[in-house]
Amino acid sequence: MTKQYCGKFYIDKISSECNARLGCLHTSRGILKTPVFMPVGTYGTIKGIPQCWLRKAKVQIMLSNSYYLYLNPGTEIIKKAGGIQNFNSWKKPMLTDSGGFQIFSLKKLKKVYDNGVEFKSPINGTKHFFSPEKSIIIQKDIGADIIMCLDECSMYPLDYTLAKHSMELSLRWAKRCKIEFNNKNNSTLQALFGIIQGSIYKDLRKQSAYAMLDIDFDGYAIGGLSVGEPRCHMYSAINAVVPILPNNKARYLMGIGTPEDIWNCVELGIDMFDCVLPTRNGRNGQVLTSLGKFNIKHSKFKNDYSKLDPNCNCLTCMEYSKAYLNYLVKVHESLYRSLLSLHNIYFMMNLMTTIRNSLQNNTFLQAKKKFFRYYYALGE
RNA sequence: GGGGGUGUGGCAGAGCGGACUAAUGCACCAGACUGUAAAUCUGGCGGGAGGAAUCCCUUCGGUGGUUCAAAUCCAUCCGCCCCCA
Repeated sequence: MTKQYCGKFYIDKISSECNARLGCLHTSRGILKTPVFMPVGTYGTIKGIPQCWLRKAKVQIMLSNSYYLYLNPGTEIIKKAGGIQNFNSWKKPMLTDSGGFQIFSLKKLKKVYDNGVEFKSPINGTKHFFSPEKSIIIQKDIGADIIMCLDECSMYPLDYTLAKHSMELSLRWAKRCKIEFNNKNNSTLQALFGIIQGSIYKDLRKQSAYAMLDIDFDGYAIGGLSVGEPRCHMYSAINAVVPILPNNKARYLMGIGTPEDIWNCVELGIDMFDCVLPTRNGRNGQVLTSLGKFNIKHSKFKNDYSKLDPNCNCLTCMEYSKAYLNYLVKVHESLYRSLLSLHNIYFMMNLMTTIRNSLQNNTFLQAKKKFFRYYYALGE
């Protein structure tokens, strides 16, 4: 892969029925087929799942977090190892988040200034200042293929004036990120994505999108959604932005989502997704299946020797029954957390394959309808 | 034979005259989780009625007392434990 292709997005097909698109995103470690789902490995590892399992699940790209990797083990260790993909032995494409989400999630452990954000480490309370430039330098050191601008992932609800200020702050930071990204030593083959903010306000979202386009990024993310707002606001924010975005750049909806959200947002024209849901919920016992979701800890599975999902061929489904997994939960054997996380990741990968195939065959809406006919079969 | 201790909800274990259907933990039953402070968190957990505040009935080994009031005090019976002989 030469630098000129890095971060480039090519459309294979645009749906005749909706805004959905089939495409591929070039990165220095491979080409991603989109729409793509990225499992989240905050600390450079998908919790409880070895990389070989992920490869088998046909995971295309792993997301990780620059703030946490910076705290531990620190960028020097990662650099010495030859970058994160060498360090964690993943070898395939990775994306790092900038630390912007921690402005949202760490609530009281942060202070936002015009110049950047001061975090208090949740590990030991030490203070760390992240300027936009520093976030980019850290992400360069970590060495993921796609890196993100530092943004302020805003709260919900947020009144219009505050949302405007927040969006403008993210915009100023985005400009500084781009400058730093283009700065010397830019020998790494990385792509930089800008993040569109503006809370639930369509005009702010549009302003943000236009301004991000002016800066010119390799791809455009939509951030600050699914932070507690009603779904209709999320969809309308996406709808406000998508028509503005160029066809030849990848669109990444950050932090989404559920199978429902993914179908709907692909339909609206999104190419990339990430979400902790399949792994976090898997660790908490929730299983995603083609016939709906359920929690394996319920005693009704005690005597159920069937597999989690009759339509799944993951390692978990090939080898273990619901009864056995329920038993592992009851005896607190942590293996179930790995097995369920793996299954849920398989489910998401299968979901994305189904979506891509349907786009290839021009049957997207039909496939979506069929998916939900079965997905709601358990009577959610 | 002598002396001492103990018995509390499915289990462990607080409480030792009124605020006790009885702390807490486990177990059990639900629910939540969307760029991971998450191997997490929240609720319920004697029975019945109600949407709910709430109301009725039944509970701290058994029985009988004392008291306005008893898981808590007394008597007695039953069970278990420890020490001495």
